[in-house]
Amino acid sequence: MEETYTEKAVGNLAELFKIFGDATRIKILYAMLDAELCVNDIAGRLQMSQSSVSHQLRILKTSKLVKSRREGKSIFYSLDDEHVRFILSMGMEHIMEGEEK
Amino acid sequence: MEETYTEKAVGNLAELFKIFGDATRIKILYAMLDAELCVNDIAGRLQMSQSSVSHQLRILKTSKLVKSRREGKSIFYSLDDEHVRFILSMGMEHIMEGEEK
DNA sequence: TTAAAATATGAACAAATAAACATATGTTAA
DNA sequence: TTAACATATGTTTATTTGTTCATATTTTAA
Repeated sequence: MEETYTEKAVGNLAELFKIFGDATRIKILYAMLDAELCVNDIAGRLQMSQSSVSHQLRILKTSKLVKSRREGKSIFYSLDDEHVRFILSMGMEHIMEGEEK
Repeated sequence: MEETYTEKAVGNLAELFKIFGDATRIKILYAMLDAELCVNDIAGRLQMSQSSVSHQLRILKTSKLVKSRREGKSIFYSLDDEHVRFILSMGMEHIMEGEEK
């Protein structure tokens, strides 16, 4: 019973959470909670440059937090699976609980 | 319906996930999943320096992921609440799901 | 109170990374 | 094919951060 995980799994897990550990990406994810959005939509809403948003979307997509779909000139992004929602809400609950104390 | 969150909440949430975004801290948290541990225990198990573990434990404690209890010369650390377990397991599920594809 | 054990803290350094800027790629319509 | 729109990709820079080393606290036992 040395370890219940592999070195690789721990590394991947840390990498995953690192993705959530940036306010810009959290905002992007929140924006997509109930709507599919294209890059320009996001850049407009969050007052960010197109380049910056695109860079972050690539990171989000690589780690499977977000998926994309092309429609003409635009590419629509949305949350990839339900884990993303759960992780976000668990995190938010933890934050809020801390506020009360 | 501009935003469903405050700037501050997003910042706090990102800070929280940033804590999970480090392999060393993940290992420390995993080690405490089913046992209260003191600094030296952790340092020994994870082959880390005492100083490094202590620094990380302070970070974990500050963000309320871990709590401590003194017993003589030792200080025992354990997970602070259930959210920590949920967040870890959701993350792990996401990782595992990605493996299958 | 002095020594030893356990833990914490401060400073310095190297590695990781987000944003900005410039440019490239891909898609549609004329 | 060409122009214009939408998105992606390099590169550089400034900031953040984990570890190490040295040192400081705190607690217990002699």
